[in-house]
Amino acid sequence: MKRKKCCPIAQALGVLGDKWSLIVLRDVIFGKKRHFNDLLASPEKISTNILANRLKTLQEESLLCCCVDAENRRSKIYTPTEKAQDLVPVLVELYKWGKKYNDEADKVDNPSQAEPF
Amino acid sequence: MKRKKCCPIAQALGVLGDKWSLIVLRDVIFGKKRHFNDLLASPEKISTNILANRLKTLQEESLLCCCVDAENRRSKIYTPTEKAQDLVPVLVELYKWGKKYNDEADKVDNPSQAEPF
DNA sequence: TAATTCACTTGCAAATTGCAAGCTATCTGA
DNA sequence: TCAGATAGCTTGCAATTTGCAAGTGAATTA
Repeated sequence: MKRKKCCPIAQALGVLGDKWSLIVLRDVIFGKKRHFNDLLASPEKISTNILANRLKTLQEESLLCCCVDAENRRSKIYTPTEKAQDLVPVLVELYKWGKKYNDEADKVDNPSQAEPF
Repeated sequence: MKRKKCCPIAQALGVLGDKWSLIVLRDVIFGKKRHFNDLLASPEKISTNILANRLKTLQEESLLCCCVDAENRRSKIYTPTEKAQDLVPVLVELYKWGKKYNDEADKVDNPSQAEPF
């Protein structure tokens, strides 16, 4: 995927268009997770090598910054940049869409959970 | 990536979290492209096997529907469903984010294009 | 009826993903 | 002080996905 001189949507997807980047950002932004092991513990079960790789590329893309925890020097703290915070509207719209259409799927699979008329 | 009983963002990314799905939807929704060859012609250069695969999965996910062109029976017409149209806010937010941060990158790479001051 | 077009399909190499195990530096408890 | 435990990775390898090029078959046009 080319990053330059193309549609902004394609540019955005060049950074975010994979299974894991937005999951990691969701956890850092909304879940306020700051440590490698916190991020590993998400229900989506990212594996360690993939997480390490995403943390690296998200830093290269200036979406996360990383510093050593002053109180525990073996621990690193990952924090979202402003560029990452600016993805909140994207995540919110994805959330709304996912909720709308998965709730519908749940109703089909389990009609007892459907709203009564 | 599990699809059930997880965060709506993860559910959405289970369908859309790859390099190409949202590009195809962008072209169908905003570009009003309706034919295989129209979609192939996008500047991102999707290859034929990947496009065929995405069209198949997007139909399975009820994001596109497909019918034979009555006026040219070798041609198929792909149209976005309401579920796909509901992704417009996601695409708009991705567009805004991509534009904001790629324009900044352009300024760094080519300062002559930067806004004065 | 021969060439062209449309929407794919196939083959194969390269890249990415996912799982399990291991590794290194730091820290904690006895 | 020193044997675990812990945090954050790295490595190896198999499986899946991607990407390129070439080919296919039905419908259409010249």
